[in-house]
Amino acid sequence: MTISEIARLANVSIGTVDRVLHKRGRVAPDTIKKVMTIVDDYGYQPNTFARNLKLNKEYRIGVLLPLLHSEYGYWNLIYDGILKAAKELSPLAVSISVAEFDRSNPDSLLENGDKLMQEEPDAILMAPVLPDASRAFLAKHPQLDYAFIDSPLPDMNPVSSVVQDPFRGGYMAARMMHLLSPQEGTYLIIQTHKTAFNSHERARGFKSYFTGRPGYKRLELEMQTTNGGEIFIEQACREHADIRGIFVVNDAVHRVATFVSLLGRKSQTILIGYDLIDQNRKAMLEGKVDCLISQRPNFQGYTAVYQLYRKEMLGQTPEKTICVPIDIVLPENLTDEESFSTLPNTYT
Amino acid sequence: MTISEIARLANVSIGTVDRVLHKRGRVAPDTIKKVMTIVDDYGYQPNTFARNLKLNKEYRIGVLLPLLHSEYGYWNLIYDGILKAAKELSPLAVSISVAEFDRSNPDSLLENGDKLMQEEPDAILMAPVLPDASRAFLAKHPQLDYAFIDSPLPDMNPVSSVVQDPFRGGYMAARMMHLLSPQEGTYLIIQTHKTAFNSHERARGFKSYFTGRPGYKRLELEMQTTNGGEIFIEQACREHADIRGIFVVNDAVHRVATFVSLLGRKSQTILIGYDLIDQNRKAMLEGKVDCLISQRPNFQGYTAVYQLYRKEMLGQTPEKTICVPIDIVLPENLTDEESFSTLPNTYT
DNA sequence: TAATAATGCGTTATCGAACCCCATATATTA
DNA sequence: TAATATATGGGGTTCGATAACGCATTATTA
Repeated sequence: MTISEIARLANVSIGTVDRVLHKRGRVAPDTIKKVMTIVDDYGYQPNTFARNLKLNKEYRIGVLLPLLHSEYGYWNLIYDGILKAAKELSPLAVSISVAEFDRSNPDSLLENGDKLMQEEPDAILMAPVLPDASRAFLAKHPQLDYAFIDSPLPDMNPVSSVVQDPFRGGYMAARMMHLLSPQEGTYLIIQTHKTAFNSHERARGFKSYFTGRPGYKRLELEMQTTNGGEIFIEQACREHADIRGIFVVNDAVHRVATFVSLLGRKSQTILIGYDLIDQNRKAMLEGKVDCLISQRPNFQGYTAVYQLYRKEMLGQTPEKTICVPIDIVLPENLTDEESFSTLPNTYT
Repeated sequence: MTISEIARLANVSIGTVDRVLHKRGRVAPDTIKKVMTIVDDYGYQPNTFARNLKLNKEYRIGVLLPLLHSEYGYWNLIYDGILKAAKELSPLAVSISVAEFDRSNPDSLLENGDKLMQEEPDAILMAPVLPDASRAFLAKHPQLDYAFIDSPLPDMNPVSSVVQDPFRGGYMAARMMHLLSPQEGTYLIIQTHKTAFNSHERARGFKSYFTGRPGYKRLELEMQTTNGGEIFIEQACREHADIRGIFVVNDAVHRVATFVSLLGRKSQTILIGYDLIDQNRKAMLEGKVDCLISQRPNFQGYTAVYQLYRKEMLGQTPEKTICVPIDIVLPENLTDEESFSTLPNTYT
């Protein structure tokens, strides 16, 4: 079904059909009805190739993420996925512009968001780790489509949110902790961004697993990037001889792991953390980390880009929420690379 | 960079540029060189929209899979992923044709493959579970692009293979078995297609984990679809009082699980199997299955379709091998739906 | 009533690539 | 030398959607 076929069937010109389809007015009500009937009956879908050829427009996605080169490699994994999608979609006139912000400074989000808007993006892909600033930024551009990754932002209307249930992730981590170190004792929970939704929920999920198991105690600890959080860990280990495991709610687990190994307490301590960043991969291979929960960060970035593209370029309506499965990574299923790249050819 | 820009820069007509690009001859050697220099310098890429609009051709992918409505729901999950990709890509002129074959009958693959070829597909997406017949089929159509899912086919040259390492999967299953049931004893390994590459390798991986752990014994059992494999399980349970766990190398684990529960032996037996088909999901929720390994079947089908599309329509070079991570599914991270199950609701 | 505005609908150029036809220019042969 | 063959390149059309433009016809206002 093409516009000219519709025009022929309706005994009007293609210009009229076009005016009906785009609601540009100047068409008699009867003619509109006649055309729309045919459109509906035949299920007309505009030809994507013709449409985009004529419009001849780049679709630019503005990406707004926390500092990529911070010590939290997680954001780089997300960025990898975004880049991969952008590369695949570049022949389809999709491009990205990137801006970073300092997640410890809400003003930074607004400033860099404004800078990003100067590139005139058609949509925004962002991680709403700073809820208020994120809302404020989006409120300034009410017509803009946007998608969220990493965490949701309630009461907003994104094209799509690609997220993982953090409570469930923490609960899963606790289950693995229990499996890997069944003996009763104390578990240490370490956070770095205590106010962050994901961190908080993961810790809550972890604790929730052990509710009703009185033999297992939990001890919470906050560790800043800047301070020597190591001191507190050492202190906790001294004061609690029965520490069986440490759960770090984000990708910083390798730092804790290295320190625990240094203290010589690795053999009696199970370490569980988040995300397959290189340092965590390495720490796991060295036996310093026992289990990682992955939230498939590259998948998140990759998928969010595709969802925005499908909405805009193909006119499809993406799933409002894409819930990323909670991946359990143990040394036995730790592969060299994530599914986004080629693996050594073991099949010959 | 467009054809006409190249033409302008080279002081020739667009017709000449076109003849150079398509090597259709009738161009002076000097002109060819002049044009190609510009093409290379500016990195000319043909406009996908213009190209496909003009060619106005459907890209049809022929899908050749084992019977979808057999009791092995795994193939349906793969098919779901293929369908999802096909729906997303339908506005980009991609379509699929499906044929099924009986994996117990190699001739059936050839017959249904021939039937599929009558639809004149531009590429084939198949599961080479019958290596010889698959080779024979592909040999009949030497010019055809193809991709493999489920398992690889050595010495072939597919556009892409989307597979999981079955040895490693079996090894992982053993590790989980060991974690969930640490006590020494006997483990039962149940296969249904003993000759199948994946089955065999998974069993081998499982056994390999326990090599060097003399306290753990393995007992292998073959169970056909047709016979009452249950008899053998019952017999094995009678003869071996120390059976701690059962590993089923494919999605049939729910059958075994149901039977073990019926025998009243579930509480002392850990059950591990493959894939998130509905019955297994249900069995896990009911506590009849303890752990599942997922090979992300919908991802496999989905990705393979996209790889073929990217090669043909976008001229991209896909990864030769895409290795699917080994997913561990426990009741705690069993979600209601896979991330691939929800479809855009606009598609008609 | 004349001037002007509003309405309805058809025509046409455009996007970039593909491909065919035809007009020259040059080479070859009778 | 003239006729014919061949090499080379120019130009036009097509794919389908979009939107500007133009031309009637009718409605509204001065």
